[in-house]
Amino acid sequence: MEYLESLIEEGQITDPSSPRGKLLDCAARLFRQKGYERTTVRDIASAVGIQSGSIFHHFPSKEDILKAVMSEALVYFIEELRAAIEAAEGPEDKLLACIRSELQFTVGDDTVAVMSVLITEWRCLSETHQKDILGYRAAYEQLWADVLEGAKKEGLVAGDVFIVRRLLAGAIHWTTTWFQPDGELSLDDLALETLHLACSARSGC
Amino acid sequence: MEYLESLIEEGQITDPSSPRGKLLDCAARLFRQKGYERTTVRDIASAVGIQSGSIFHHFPSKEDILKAVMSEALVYFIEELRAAIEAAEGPEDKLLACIRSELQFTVGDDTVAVMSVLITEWRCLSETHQKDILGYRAAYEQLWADVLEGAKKEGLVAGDVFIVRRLLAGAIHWTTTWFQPDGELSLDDLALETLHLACSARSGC
Amino acid sequence: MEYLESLIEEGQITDPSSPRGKLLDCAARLFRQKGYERTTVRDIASAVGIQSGSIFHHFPSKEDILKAVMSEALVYFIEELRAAIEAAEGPEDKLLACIRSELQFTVGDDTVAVMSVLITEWRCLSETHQKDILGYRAAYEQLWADVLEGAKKEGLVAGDVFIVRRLLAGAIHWTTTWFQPDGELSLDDLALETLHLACSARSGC
Amino acid sequence: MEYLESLIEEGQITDPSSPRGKLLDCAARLFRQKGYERTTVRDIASAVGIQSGSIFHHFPSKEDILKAVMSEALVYFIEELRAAIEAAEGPEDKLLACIRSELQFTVGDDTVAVMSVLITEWRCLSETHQKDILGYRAAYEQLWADVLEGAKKEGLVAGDVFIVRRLLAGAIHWTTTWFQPDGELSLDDLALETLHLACSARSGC
DNA sequence: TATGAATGAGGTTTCATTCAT
DNA sequence: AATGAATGAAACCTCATTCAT
Repeated sequence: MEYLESLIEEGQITDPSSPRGKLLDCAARLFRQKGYERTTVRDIASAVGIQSGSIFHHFPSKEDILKAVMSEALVYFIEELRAAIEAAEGPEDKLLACIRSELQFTVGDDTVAVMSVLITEWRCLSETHQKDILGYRAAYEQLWADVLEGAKKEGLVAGDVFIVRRLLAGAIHWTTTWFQPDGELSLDDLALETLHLACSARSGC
Repeated sequence: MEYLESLIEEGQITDPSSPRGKLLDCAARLFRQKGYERTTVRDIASAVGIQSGSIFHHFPSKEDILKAVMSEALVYFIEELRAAIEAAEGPEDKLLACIRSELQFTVGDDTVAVMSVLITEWRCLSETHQKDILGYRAAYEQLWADVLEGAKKEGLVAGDVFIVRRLLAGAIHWTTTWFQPDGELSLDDLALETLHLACSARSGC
Repeated sequence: MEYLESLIEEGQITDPSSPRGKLLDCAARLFRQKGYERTTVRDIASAVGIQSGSIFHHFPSKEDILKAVMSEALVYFIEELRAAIEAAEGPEDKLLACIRSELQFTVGDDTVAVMSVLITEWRCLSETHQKDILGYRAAYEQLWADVLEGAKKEGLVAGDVFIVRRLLAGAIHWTTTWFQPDGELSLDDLALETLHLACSARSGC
Repeated sequence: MEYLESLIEEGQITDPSSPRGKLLDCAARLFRQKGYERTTVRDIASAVGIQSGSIFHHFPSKEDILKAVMSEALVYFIEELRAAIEAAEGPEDKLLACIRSELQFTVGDDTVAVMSVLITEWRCLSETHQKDILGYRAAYEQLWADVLEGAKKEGLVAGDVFIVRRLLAGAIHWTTTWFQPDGELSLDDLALETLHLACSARSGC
């Protein structure tokens, strides 16, 4: 995780132990729990333990908090995903790494809040802010695209990789609504199950 | 579609040409477009062409509009799904009917708005109202569960049908973010693609 | 009570069995129970068993209902008081008749509602309407004034009759908050008790 | 009046020079003048010289303003009445002190508004809030009850002290509708007049 | 006369944001 | 940086009143 520190140093990710970092953390949790609109600036302030007016020394507006939560999440996810792909060998392993990573983002304790916000609160961002974030999303998806392309060349997946990615994305994101991290099904099992889904399209029943 | 009229007569679904029906229709579209919280009562009223105060002759509160959108959607989806399952013959066909129906709800012109609201605005309902709707959700899922169970007995799907249903649900719901009804990929093709996903879990790569 | 019928015939009091009369009756009860402001036109309509719009075939506005409740109450009280005074013989008996009558208006089943409204909802009337009613109030008070004047001439009451009347009025009106018609203390006993109050001012302890 | 400051320090009464204190003061005056329901939050705000939204930094709701007006009035009245009773010597003097104090609350410039609100706007409080205030009312009445009991033992008042208190309360409260502090009748005279009323019940005419 | 959907002004309350301290 | 009182626009909702049927 050494890249995390370098991202912090570069200012792309806020140090979680800093006031701003704590604020982002609390905000993400509240956004996930109650939704962006139903979370008030006062809610966030009181979760952090400051007054509502003080929020605006850290962020120019409430929406900027949401934007920061999303962009920092994406920056982190991109690095994490890149590292996981690099660490894996061979197309199948790399695809499994992608699936496992995204599942981890989606249901893992540390990241579930921000991932959830990323998926569900997109509409709350003004169009301008959406465009600002879109670049990160594209970079993230490119990592997936390359891996899927590699898997297709090996014959692991059939059909349109764009569609396969979309179906997989939906299946994975939706786990946030039902997967129990401490249930019978482990995250690794779920990743394998999802890999099978990916590999079998078009292979027939 | 004769059951639609009987549902209207029973009062379970509002006649779309009635004032209340138009109101529900506009509200659903706006909820989908802007989200429930960002849609104001005035937005809805002006979309319908009435004054904001008049809304409250039809619904006691804004939240009740959301609730009605959801419950009427579910009532309709249940009947539609039941009919599609009955019309299909054999486990594979029945499963395809389920997938095709849910895809149709998710991206079809008439239903995309309410389906989307059902998926994304659940949290905006008070707990009391959530409980009121939960019964419908359970009935809908039972139809899927029976079909998946039948498919499993035939060896069409492997693994836990609960998990398969969840993965499929995610994949299907997510189509709302990317599927273009007038694009190259037809809805029937997408349904088949999704069926292959469902049938191949555990069958290995 | 033969004058009641003649008052109805003259149009000064509404026949209680007519739609308008029932409306006034229900309104008075609701005004007493919830206060004029908190009573909605719909409340009144539903108590009567009609639709809210129909109210306005009987009264031009909500405030006119209040005004009618008050003026009809006063017309009735004036006649009732006049009759009671006439029926009594001698200054003391006449004073007791006044006290007894006003107590009866204040706590009696038939009149408690309108009397209460008369006392507590005065401010809800526009100044114009207040002036319209003031004539009745003056006529009512004149009956008291004459009786008190007679009692003073006989030495029954001492001091300023204006003040005595005010103190008595307060004492009597306030019974609405505590007197239980079916309690140990009878209305006649209470009337006597109040008479003693009236007769003893200035007589020293 | 040293206890006033200690009540402020204890937080039971708001400092009248503080923003919250001014707000309570203005609200009480408006409630008396127009009634609670007819007084809008905007009215209060503009009387204080702030924006309507700012009200809600001081009170969670309009009803809480009314509640605060009432409870602070009662806290003050209780202390004032207790002090007046203590300062008086002998049963007759103590009873006169009670009467004089309550008259003072009812018509005195500083207290007329809150006393009036206490009497006339009770119904506007939700049941929950009514219960919260009831304890204060009971404490206040206990002071009266003790004094009246003492007066009865001395033979000063005859009959049921409960009834005597009620008749007196009515007579005193009602002065708000007619007594002119700068008229011919002084408050002390009125207090004596009222004392005679109290002492003579049952003593006959 | 009665209906009941519609009106629209106005009510209380919320809340992101500002700013003097 | 932090405070917290104040802002003021805008939200949901109420309700007396109107009017076509």
